[in-house]
Amino acid sequence: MSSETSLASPLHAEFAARLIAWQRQHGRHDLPWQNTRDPYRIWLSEIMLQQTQVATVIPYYARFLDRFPTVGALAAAPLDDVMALWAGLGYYSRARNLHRCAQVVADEHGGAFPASVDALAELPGIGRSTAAAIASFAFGARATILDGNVKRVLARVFGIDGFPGEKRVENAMWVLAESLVPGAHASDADVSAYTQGLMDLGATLCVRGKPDCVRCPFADDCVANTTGRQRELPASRPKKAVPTRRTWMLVLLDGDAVMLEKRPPTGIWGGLWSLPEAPDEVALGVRARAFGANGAVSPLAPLSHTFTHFRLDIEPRVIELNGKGAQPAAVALDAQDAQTAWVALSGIDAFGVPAPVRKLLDGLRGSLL
DNA sequence: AAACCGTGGCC
DNA sequence: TGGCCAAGGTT
Repeated sequence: MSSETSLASPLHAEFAARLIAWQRQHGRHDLPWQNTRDPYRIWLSEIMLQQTQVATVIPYYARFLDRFPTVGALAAAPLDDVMALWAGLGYYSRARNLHRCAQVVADEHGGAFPASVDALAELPGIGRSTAAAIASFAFGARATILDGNVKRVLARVFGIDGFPGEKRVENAMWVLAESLVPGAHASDADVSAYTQGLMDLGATLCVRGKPDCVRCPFADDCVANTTGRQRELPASRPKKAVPTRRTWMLVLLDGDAVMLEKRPPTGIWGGLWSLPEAPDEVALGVRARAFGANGAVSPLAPLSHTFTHFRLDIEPRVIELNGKGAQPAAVALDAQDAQTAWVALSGIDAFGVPAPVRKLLDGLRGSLL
């Protein structure tokens, strides 16, 4: 146990027990995905909660469970339906991996999620931390998560310098987190309370901006609290200049219908339905004529959308077809490989559309009423 | 190892 | 207003 000895501190031996006691008294106990050991529900919530806040996830989680009550139902659904239900949540590779994972569980695991961390982590969209969350909540496994909450708590309590997104720092945090998990005497309920406690402490008390150290069970031991370094820990992400991209979007209208185009499965907004795009005004005109549109082009107000790593300036251009143009070849909505579709403005909910495009079309619908 | 991948809330 | 980032994983 030399690796644990090297990490030993007065707090180490008590960390798990103190956290579990705190969680039982002050943690969250009524989130929609709690109070169940159903791996499907736990898995679904964990995937949705990746890089996404609780309040944002709640309505999506309810809609998914309602539409797909079991992993088999999700596996049997068309990917397009999953994408449509996911639209607005972001990070759409999660939705594609969610669908693939459901199919692997259904086809290769007899419809039951595997119980070990290692087997879970082999499934699409499930990494080391998410596997530990599922395994601890559903199966009582003594494994640690390492999400943003845990990184913040560990950096402060144990005084760990360096940006946690950096590999070297993250590896050190994994080692520390592993050394803190409850011992073999811990019950399944203890394990659940521990994992939940890590999240609850970071999300409700050891928050980024103004941590509530007075109520923290580790206040007396916390390096950040006892040295007044709450604002410095964890170290913030190194700043980088965000590049700007510009795109022209074609709003091709035929009565109350607009033409959508399916995006490639990878890249930004992968697999979603969006407006046809072109890299400049001229190219957009060429595309419009290819769709049979020869009418007047009217610009809409440009809009800007900021992603994590770049800014997108959108130049929308409207052309009214009024039934005079040729319809695009692929319009069958039930065709698996359809790349374009005419969609009533009132019916875009059935398609997975990027959030800013959705807003644009909602505004257009309002102005046409 | 670092870049890529969304969106909304917060201040 | 804009910078910052949230229950990360994949390539």
